[in-house]
Amino acid sequence: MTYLRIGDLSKRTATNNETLRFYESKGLIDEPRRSDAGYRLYTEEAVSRVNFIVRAKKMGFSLKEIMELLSLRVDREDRTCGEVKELAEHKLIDIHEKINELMRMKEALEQITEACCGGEESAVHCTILNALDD
Amino acid sequence: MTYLRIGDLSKRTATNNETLRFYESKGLIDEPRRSDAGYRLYTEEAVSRVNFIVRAKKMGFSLKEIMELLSLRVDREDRTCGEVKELAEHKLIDIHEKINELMRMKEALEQITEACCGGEESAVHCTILNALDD
DNA sequence: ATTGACCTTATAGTAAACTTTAGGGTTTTT
DNA sequence: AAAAACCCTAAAGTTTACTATAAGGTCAAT
Repeated sequence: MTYLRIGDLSKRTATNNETLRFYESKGLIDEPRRSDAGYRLYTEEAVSRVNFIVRAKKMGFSLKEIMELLSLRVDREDRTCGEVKELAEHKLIDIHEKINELMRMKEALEQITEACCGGEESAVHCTILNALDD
Repeated sequence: MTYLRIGDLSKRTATNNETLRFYESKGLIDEPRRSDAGYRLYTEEAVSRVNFIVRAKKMGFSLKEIMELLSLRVDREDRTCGEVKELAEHKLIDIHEKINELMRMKEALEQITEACCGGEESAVHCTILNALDD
């Protein structure tokens, strides 16, 4: 019987033990079973759950939003396909908005950095600074 | 002699008085001169400084990063264009990564909401859920 | 002259997302 | 068997970026 202790899980998910316990306390990851000594024993499922959280965070979702995404997974049996679809569609709108906002940021920054010499000369005429100046 | 009081400045910069005092306390804006009664008296320069901060924030820079940008701006002559560009390019890389991840998630969710029944049956077999598992 | 809109400081509060500390027990390695 | 590495809980502390509160002082208009 192979299991993961909290340190194994954190190593495999670019997190740390404290963060994992914190996520557990917030309900983002299920309470795992325990060893006789009270150590948390995780399965491979926990690895993909935590990696899901880590990925979603990188995309700019808050832990609250990640909870919603996770609830799509968690109560499968209690929800109808329609409910799940509705939630997913809401999330799609969120994602769209985030992408659009980031695209705007990206384009603004790209235009400006392209125009910038980027060289060794003094920044007196730097277009980035000028752009931010107005 | 025309001057701006804090309320005038906040109205012209989409901020508020408390935020301006907060930025001052953090060193993001200079301490302005004061009236006899102790009121802050700003010049037009403050307007552009605050607008610089507001714009940089919209581009996703943290206040700490904005401090860096401001210091680059302040001693333009001693800084190279390259330094400024490097900061902006780091931000661009961040933004790129975020967009890519969001696109992947968007595509997964889109494909799947299309394939999803959306009906009354239980969501156990719903493909959205399976897709989020990765 | 008094109301109301505006300004002041200092201090405390908020929310999110951790991180650290204190004071233990357990497992593994030497 | 002792040291090193790992785990536990509860509670307090941290960071970011504000926002609010208390207890005033000032200024313009009626």
